Amino acid sequence: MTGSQDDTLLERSRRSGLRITGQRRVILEVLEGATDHPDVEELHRKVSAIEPGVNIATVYRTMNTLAEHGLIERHTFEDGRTRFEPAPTDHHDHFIDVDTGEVIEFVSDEIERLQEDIARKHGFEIVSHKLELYVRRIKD
Amino acid sequence: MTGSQDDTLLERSRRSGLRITGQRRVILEVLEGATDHPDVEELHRKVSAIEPGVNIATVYRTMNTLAEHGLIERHTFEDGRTRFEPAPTDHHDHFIDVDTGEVIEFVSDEIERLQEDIARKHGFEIVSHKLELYVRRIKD
DNA sequence: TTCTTTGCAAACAGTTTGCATCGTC
DNA sequence: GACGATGCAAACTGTTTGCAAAGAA
Repeated sequence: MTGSQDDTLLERSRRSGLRITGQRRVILEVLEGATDHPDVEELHRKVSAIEPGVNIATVYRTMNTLAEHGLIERHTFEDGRTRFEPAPTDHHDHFIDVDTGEVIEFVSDEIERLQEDIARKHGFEIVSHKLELYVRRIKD
Repeated sequence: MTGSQDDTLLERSRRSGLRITGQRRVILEVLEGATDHPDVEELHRKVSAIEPGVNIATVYRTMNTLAEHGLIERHTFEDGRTRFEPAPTDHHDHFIDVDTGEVIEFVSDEIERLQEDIARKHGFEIVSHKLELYVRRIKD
């Protein structure tokens, strides 16, 4: 009834025909547990905490492979670093807290709709899009 | 009546207290004439065509200085490279044509308004934002 | 056994920086 | 003359790659 076990990144990777090595097992686990959108360095740090000796090049290669297979999504925010998140089934956009660097997801059907309208008015169809709101927490 | 002469990047730079060197004169000229959002390499190429011998480090430094003074705006699109545009007086967003790489500006007050709403609902105030629509021309 | 993945080090691309010199104000 | 800007080369950061060894399937 709840999210079934075989929809883990690990299982989806296996189904994509990727070989499951010890390193990948850990990387996938970390990736799945991440609530934020980690960059390669962060991932490598967390992976190393669990299993030392995993080379950062392996993390880079794994991220590229996973992205090619559509298992994760690549983001480039204003800070320049490339960040990742497990491929979302639903589309969403991002708040980026400028004070903490925290990344929060949100959805707005209204905005999605408006985007379609505007694109059409300009003679375009949307292939994909990216909306990032750089924000600050309102103190009360 | 029309846009007055002293609103050029050059004049605005002068007013910001920047020294106008030969190199900067050319860089500002190229920047002003650019309809697209050039990256440093592009700028350097165009600048070199007009006046050879300008070092690319100078272009980098000038871009940073101009950005600090709010005279140009820095963008990071999905391709990773940092790109620039003369600081727009009006805020606008971008279409990126996925086939040609062309960048087109647009505005939508409605979307701006919706963004404010959503941020407020989440307890945030917007510091800045970025909306990029990756699009394809509709053939007819 | 085959074909993929890994570690390591070297190579890259984009960008920044230290320093002596030069040029604008 | 003072101080900001430039050229050049070296340094740095993030990312990729060649190759031989290790390991999944």
